[in-house]
Amino acid sequence: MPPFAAPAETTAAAPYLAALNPAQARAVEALDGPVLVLAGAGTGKTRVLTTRLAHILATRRAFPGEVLAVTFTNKAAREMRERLEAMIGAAAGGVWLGTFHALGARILRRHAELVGLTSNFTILDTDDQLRLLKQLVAAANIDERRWPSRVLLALIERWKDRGLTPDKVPPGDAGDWADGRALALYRAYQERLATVNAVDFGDLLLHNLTLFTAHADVLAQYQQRFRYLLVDEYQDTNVAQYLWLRLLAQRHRNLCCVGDDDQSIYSWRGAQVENILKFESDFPGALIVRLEENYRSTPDILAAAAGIIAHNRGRLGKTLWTRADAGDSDKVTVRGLWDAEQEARWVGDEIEALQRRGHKLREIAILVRAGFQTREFEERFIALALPYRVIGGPRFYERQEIRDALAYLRLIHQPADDLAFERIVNTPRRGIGSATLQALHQAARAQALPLVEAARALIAGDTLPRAARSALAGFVTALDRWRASAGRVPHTELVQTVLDESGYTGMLQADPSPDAPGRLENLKELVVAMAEFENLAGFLEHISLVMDNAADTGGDLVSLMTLHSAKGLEFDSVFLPGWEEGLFPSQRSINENGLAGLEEERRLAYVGLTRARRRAYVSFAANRRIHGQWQASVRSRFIDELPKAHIETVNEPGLGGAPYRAAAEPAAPWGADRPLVHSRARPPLLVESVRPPGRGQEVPKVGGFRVGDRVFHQKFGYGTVRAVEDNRLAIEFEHAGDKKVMDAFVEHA
DNA sequence: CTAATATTTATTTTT
DNA sequence: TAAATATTAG
Repeated sequence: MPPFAAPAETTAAAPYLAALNPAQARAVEALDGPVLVLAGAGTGKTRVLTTRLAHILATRRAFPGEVLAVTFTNKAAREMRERLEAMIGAAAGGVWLGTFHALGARILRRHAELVGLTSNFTILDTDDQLRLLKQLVAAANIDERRWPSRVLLALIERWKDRGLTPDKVPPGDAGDWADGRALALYRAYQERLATVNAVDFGDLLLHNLTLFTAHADVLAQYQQRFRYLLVDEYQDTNVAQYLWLRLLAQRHRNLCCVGDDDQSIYSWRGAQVENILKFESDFPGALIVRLEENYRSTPDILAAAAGIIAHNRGRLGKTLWTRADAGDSDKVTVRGLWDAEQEARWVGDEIEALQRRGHKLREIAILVRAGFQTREFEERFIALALPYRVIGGPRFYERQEIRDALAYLRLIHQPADDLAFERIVNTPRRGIGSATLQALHQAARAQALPLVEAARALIAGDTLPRAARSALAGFVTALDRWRASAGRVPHTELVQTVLDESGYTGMLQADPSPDAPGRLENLKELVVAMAEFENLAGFLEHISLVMDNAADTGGDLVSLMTLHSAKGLEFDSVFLPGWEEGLFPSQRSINENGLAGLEEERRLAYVGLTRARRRAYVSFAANRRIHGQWQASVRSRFIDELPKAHIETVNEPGLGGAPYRAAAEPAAPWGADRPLVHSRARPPLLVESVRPPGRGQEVPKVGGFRVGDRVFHQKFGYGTVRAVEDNRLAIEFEHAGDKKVMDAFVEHA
């Protein structure tokens, strides 16, 4: 029974409910039992989540501390907390609201001892994980070149995504990495993490699962506590997160998941769309609510997005509609350009035109498939003096100097943090090289000690050269001194002391490289950031779990980002460049995952289009330089999937682009009945001719060109055909070098 | 131990 | 092409 049963009238009279449409209201008011809210793009998902949360608390169905609300990003969590505070005030603070990882960490810190950790465990980032794995791979005598650690790391992460500890990995699942030794290394990796009292991101949930299954009393405590559970972006949950939720929701069964199967774009991170598809069978008696009224985009944009996504199979199916006036709607602009430079030029011109018509730059975004595409735009925008910002890319705390500073702090906070130790024993240089480090490792392993303790032992002994011994002694003494003062002085003061006394600041000051001053600036910024926290532990937690990319500075800038990082955002005008086969949909995605990969690319297209409120511009280039090589490109099949009635094609003559054709494939090649496995076996697009084309040699004449022909290309000038396949030619140009182009773009010289 | 040189390899990255 | 990484020479 809820603590305070509310009379039904309270529910009906609640003012916040009046602002909802019928479907939203149903999703908010269905408080008993499991609920799945299928929320299409722009249908007021966040409003439903926060209102439901407020409703639960306002009707006194639960205390704030009895509600668990999970998001994927810190940003989403922050937004939800702010909106909740606006609705119900300070009580919002008591709700268990956060990312899966933050909540997992919160629970894990409370019960760390039960899974063999202490509560001050370190949360490793990718860099640390990789360094650790590299050591293990080297120790196992595995050739790093043949079996890269990063591949192993990906394997381990996928196992963790599935909730699999080493002993749970099915025998057939070991994979062929280093002849099936991946599993043994996974085990070694976990052991190593335990000895250094560290966890990685995956562990935050994995250890929770272990904890819950091994300690029924702990599980029961949380099951009892969480009367209501809310989950955002349910389509992106992986198996581990699913299991975690299922365990926690078991007692009260008041689980409300919100998601959109059409926006699932993280399967490569272990997300299982299946979780949302099978919700009904997982939680029998679940209420399914569809949010289909779109408040964001114009009818043309919605129709274009719908036209594309309709090509996917296995959807739960939603039809977005809008009350917006169709007469006040611009069609989606589709434009073919000569190359990426022209594309950037065109986008720049359009943006300037929008700007002249009074549009704000912050309401304009360029969404690309891959990071490298931003370069062309940046160059153009710099030339135009058009203010822009690139969202994504390396984060503040991933910078070298920040990570170094953090390593010092981590080591002070948690002496067993060997990874932190290794990172900074010799930064700045204090004469502790790989030989000394090797000796340290050996001693540490022999006596099962952390590296710092091994260092103490070696300083006392006489196995090390005198110079190395005194260098180590100096370092360890300093470390002890800092640790001793950590309790007395405020943590902001501590960093200053550490950076100065360690010689780190001095090292940067003496560094003549142009980015040294910037690094010093960053360190100052770090100190400022630290001031907002009570203590070192809180700060370190924030850094590893919460610190996200540079926040919105509020300036009027065009946003440049990948389609992935655009999820959840919206803009008046959205540019979607690079819609070319191979790039978008990404060839790699199709090769590796066949039909499923293609469909995920299509969802990405859907996400991109639905970011736009009023205007969307799709473009593609006939030629693109990839890895320094010019490639002729074929316009994306997605362009042909856009419904003609809702697009306006404005092409320069001859740049309509070659349409995507499923060459040598039966009709409907990505159709309902066949996986795209054959695309893996498809021959390379171009076969280089083995020998130089000699006269009299029998060369098949394809598309009017043959090997040895002298040709002219508008951009590259004169050249000689070196290889022919279908309508593609490899040409050795006199000035532009070797290029691969389509026959349509060259003529006989 | 550092610096110069060779080699390799290229999506997406909420935490 | 260009950045990141590995190797080798000093």
